Amino acid sequence: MTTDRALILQSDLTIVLETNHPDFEQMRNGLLPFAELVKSPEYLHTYRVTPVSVWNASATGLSAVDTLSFLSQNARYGVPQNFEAEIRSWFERCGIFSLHAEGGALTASTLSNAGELRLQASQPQVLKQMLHDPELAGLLERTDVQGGFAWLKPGKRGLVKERLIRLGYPVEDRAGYVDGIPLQIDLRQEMVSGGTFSLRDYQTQAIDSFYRGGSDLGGSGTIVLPCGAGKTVVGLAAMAAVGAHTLVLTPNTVALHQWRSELLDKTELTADQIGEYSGDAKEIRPVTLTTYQILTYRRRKNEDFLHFDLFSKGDWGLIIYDEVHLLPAPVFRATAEIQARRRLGLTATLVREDGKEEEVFCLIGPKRFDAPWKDLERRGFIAAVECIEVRVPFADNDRLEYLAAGKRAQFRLASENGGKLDALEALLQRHKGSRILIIGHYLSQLNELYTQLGVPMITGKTPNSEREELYQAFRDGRERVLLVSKVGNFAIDLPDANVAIQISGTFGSRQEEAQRLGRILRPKSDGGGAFFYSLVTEGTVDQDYAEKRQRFLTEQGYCYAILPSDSLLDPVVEPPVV
DNA sequence: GAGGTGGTAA
DNA sequence: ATGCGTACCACCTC
Repeated sequence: MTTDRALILQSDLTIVLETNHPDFEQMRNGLLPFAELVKSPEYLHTYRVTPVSVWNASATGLSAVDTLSFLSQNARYGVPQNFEAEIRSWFERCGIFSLHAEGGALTASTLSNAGELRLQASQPQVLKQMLHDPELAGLLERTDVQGGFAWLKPGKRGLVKERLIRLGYPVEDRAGYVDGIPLQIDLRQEMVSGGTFSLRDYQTQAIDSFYRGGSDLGGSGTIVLPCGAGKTVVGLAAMAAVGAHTLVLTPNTVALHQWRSELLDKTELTADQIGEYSGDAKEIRPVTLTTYQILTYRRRKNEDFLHFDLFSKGDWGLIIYDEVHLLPAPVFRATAEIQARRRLGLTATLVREDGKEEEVFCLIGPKRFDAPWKDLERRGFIAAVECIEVRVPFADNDRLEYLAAGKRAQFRLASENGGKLDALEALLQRHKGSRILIIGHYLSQLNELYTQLGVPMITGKTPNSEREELYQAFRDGRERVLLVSKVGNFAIDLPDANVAIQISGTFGSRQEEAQRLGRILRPKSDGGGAFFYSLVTEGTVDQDYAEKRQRFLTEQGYCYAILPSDSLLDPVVEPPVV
């Protein structure tokens, strides 16, 4: 007996996939490059094909023919006629508009001159049509409608591309990039920290797809890789490929220092070639590491950014945006204004509750590479994680207070449920000897645990030097348990943490949940697995929000086991071997 | 400490 | 149904 084909294509450009179909994983990986997941309840996942998702597909080298043959081979009821027509037309649209530098190569001085960038339409009537959009028209200096040409006002390269993609026409940006000051960056084969170093196949693939051998087809784009899969290494390899002065933007200074140690460990660059431009230091060197915060620092709203000229102070050949899902934020996005330089965006969690994740592709460049988390887990590149939601009941009087409270207060009361302490202690007992991170949202709750448990704590108030000292102690094994606030959400690299316990979170933030799980994904030296616990107050809004937070990870194939907290105290439960 | 920024909700 | 300014809690630079 043959199984039904897995995909159901609907004429509204959605695709339905049954999660218990034998080909589920293969289908998911096949869809991922050209469709976005819109809904993922337990049994039926819905994907949608959009102009942006097709643009991403086209940027990774996929064609309409590839896409349609995959679909027709796996569609249970065939490919609806309009489905095929739309996909064809969207792929065609990707080639209609292109952007060129007038009179050859782009130089730094070209950037300020009007009319130096030419928008070209292979179908002049489409340009004519688009010119009816006043916003687009306002970005153009002059037009030649018959010829299908338009010349941009200075500094509008990014905005023109963003507007046209909104109108459904991605622009192939072939204006090229300023090369920047050359700098030889070689990757080491022997790491300073010991052991040999080489790129993994998916890292090489990601870089090839980003750089395209230096042709004007590549050079800007977004690479999505799970936490712990070596995103920084991909950044280093991009720097080596481009071979020029580089600016790296990170979310905070701890991440900045990690970039520096990775650079020193895995490239031939020396300490004097690497500069730190942060709250503490204002160095500008061939490779300069900085933060989104300082670039957009200003005394008052609506005033100028005081450090923004860092972009023009160096002749950068590459700008790397670490944790690029932060970029669509209203102020941080200003750091993407610089369109004439090669740009690489890196992230593990391209999800935002405000739905602006797609803007990353307009601001930086299309998605060049994306790896399913479970694929890398299967190949042993990231640790296998067991996710467990622990349901903690309320004490009777707490429940009464909860029931009387308003919605917002309810969330806080349930998050800070005192009963979580007992569950936490039971978990610490259960994983005695493991490296455990306890992550929470509310400072009051963390402070309470700090006094109760007597383990070190890191919050926003902790000075950077002290943070790094504690992280180091944790790495060395001198400290085995660490309490962290939201500072722990990003980019901290704790190689041998194998247990993370979340005691509270930010409402329904999928991004946060995934970043927190990411803290324990780096493969363990003993090849062992990891545990992610989420402590949730039973039968409250805490439980509802927890379910929402888990969605990104469940889409990636993670599965949360549910455990009543009283079973943690049960002595017959075998402690997991770690 | 002041005053800015981010993410999220309602 | 959706967009937009506001509230809340935490973090960053000076």
